[in-house]
Amino acid sequence: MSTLTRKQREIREREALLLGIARRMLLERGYLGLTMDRIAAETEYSKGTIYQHFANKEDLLVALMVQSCGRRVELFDRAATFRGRPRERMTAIGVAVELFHLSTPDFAQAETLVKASSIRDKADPVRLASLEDVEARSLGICFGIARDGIAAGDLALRPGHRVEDLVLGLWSLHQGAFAIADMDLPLERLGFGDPLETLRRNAGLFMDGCGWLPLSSDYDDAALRARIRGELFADVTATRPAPPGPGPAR
Amino acid sequence: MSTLTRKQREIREREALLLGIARRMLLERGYLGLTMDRIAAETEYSKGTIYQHFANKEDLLVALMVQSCGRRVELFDRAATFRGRPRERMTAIGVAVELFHLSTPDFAQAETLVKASSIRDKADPVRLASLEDVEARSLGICFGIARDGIAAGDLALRPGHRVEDLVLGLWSLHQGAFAIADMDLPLERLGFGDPLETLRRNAGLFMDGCGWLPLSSDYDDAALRARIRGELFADVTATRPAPPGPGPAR
DNA sequence: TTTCGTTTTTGACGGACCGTCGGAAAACGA
DNA sequence: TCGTTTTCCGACGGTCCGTCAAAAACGAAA
Repeated sequence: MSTLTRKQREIREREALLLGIARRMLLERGYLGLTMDRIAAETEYSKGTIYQHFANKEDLLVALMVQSCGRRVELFDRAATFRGRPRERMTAIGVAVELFHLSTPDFAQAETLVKASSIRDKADPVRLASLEDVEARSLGICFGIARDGIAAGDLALRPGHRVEDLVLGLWSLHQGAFAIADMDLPLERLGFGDPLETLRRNAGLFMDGCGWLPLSSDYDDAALRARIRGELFADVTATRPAPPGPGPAR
Repeated sequence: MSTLTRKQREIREREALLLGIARRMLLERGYLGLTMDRIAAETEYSKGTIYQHFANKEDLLVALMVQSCGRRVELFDRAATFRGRPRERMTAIGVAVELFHLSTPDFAQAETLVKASSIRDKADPVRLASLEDVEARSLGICFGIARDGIAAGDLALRPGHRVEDLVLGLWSLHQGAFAIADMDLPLERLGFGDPLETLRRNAGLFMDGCGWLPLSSDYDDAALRARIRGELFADVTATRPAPPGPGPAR
C-alpha cells in the first residue's frame, strides 16, 4: 500500500516532468520539432518508458491540454469572484481568457492540432473524458455568471435566446479572434488595428446587443479591466512565445 | 510561343488534377492520410513530378487554400449584389460564409493546419502572396458593405470603432463558431443547441450592438436568409464530409 | 530520318520519426 | 542469496518526406 503510493507518486512526478519538457519543446520548436525521441533524449528516460505514460503523440498533446485547461478553470474561478455586477464579472472572464491565452501560448496550438489531425480518435478515452470534464467546468462558471445577470435584472434575453447561446457567442468571438491573430496574417496591411483591443470592444458590443446592462457606453471598460487585472490577476504574467524561435524549427 | 503555352496549359491542367486528388484525399482520409506518395500512386505521375508543382506538403496545402479562397470570393461577390439594405447584404455575406464552410469542408481543415504547423515558413512565398491577395479581396467586399451602411445612415459607429473593427468582429464570431463546431465536442451534453442557428442569432445581436439598423427585432431573419439562399445561392449545395470516413483513417 | 543536346520524369534512396517488443535490469520477497 | 515480478530500455520495422542521378521524352539541326 505504502510502497504502491510511493511508486504512484514517482510516476506522477515523472509524468509532470515529461509534460513540462514537452510543453517547452512544443513552444520552442513547434509541433514538428516536438518528437518522442527528443523527449526521451532530453530526459533520462527511454522512449519505451514514455510510451507507458502516453499512448501516442496525440495522447501526449491531449494530456498537455488537460493540464492547461485545469489552469484555465482556476483563472475562471478567480474571475467569477470579482465583486461587481454580473456583466463586470463576465468581463473578468474575458480578462482571464486573454491572460490564459497569452500566458499559455502552447494551448491554442495544441487545441488546433488536436482538432485538425483527427487526434481525438487516437487519444486515450479516459484522457478525453477528463478534458471534457474540465471544459464543462469552465463553461459552467460562465453559465452561472449569465444566470446571475438575469437574476439581478441586468440581463433580459430575447425569447429563444438562452444563456448558453450567449456564452457560445462570447466563446466564439474570443476563439475566433485569437485564431485570426495567431495565423500570422499581416493584419495591419489588411486594414486592422490591434486585434486584442478590437476583441475587447467587440465583446462589449455583443453583450450590448444581448441587452446586458450596463451598456458599454455607460462605463469605462478600460478602467474596469485594469481594476480586474490588478485585483485578481496581479500574479499572472503574459509570457509571449520566443520571438524568433531559438532552435532549428525543423 | 505556341508550344510554350501548350506546355504551360498541360502543366496547369496537371496541377488542377493534383489538387483535386489532394482535396478528395484530405477529405476522405484526413491530414495524416494525405501523403505525397499516395497522390503519386493515385495519379499516373511520380513523386518527383509532384514536387515540381509544390515545394512540399505544406505548399500543397496552401495551394488548396488559394483555390478554395477564390471560390469564396466568388460567393462574396454574389452576396454583395443582393438587393436590399446594407445590413441585409452583410447577412448575405454570412449566408455565403456558412455555405462556403459547408460546401468546402476541407478548407477549414487546411486553414487550421496551415496555422498550426508553422506551415507559412515552408510554403512558397509567391503562393502565400496570392493567398493574402485573395483574402484581402474577401475582406474588401465586407468593408464596402459596412461603408455603404454608414453612407445610407443605417450604421452609426461609436467613436473609435471603425468598419474594420466591426468586420473583424463578425469574422471572429464566424471563425470561432465553426472552429468550435468542428472540434467534435459533445455540444449538446455541454448545454448547447444547434451551433449554426446560434451563430446566426449571435451575428444579428452583434450587429445590433454596433447599432446597425434595422435591428434584429425589427425584421424576420430566417425569412431573409431563406430569400438570400433562394435568390443567390440556389446552386450551392452543402456537401457534408463523409460521415464515418470510408478509407482507413490511418 | 538520324543525331545530339536539352528538358522532363522517374523511383530508389537517405534521413527522420513513430510505436513495438523481446530481453535486460532492477525491485521485490522469501 | 535466489527466484519472481515489475519496470525499463533501445534496436527494429514500417511509413513518409524530399532529393537526385539516371532514364526517357523532346526538339532542333543535320
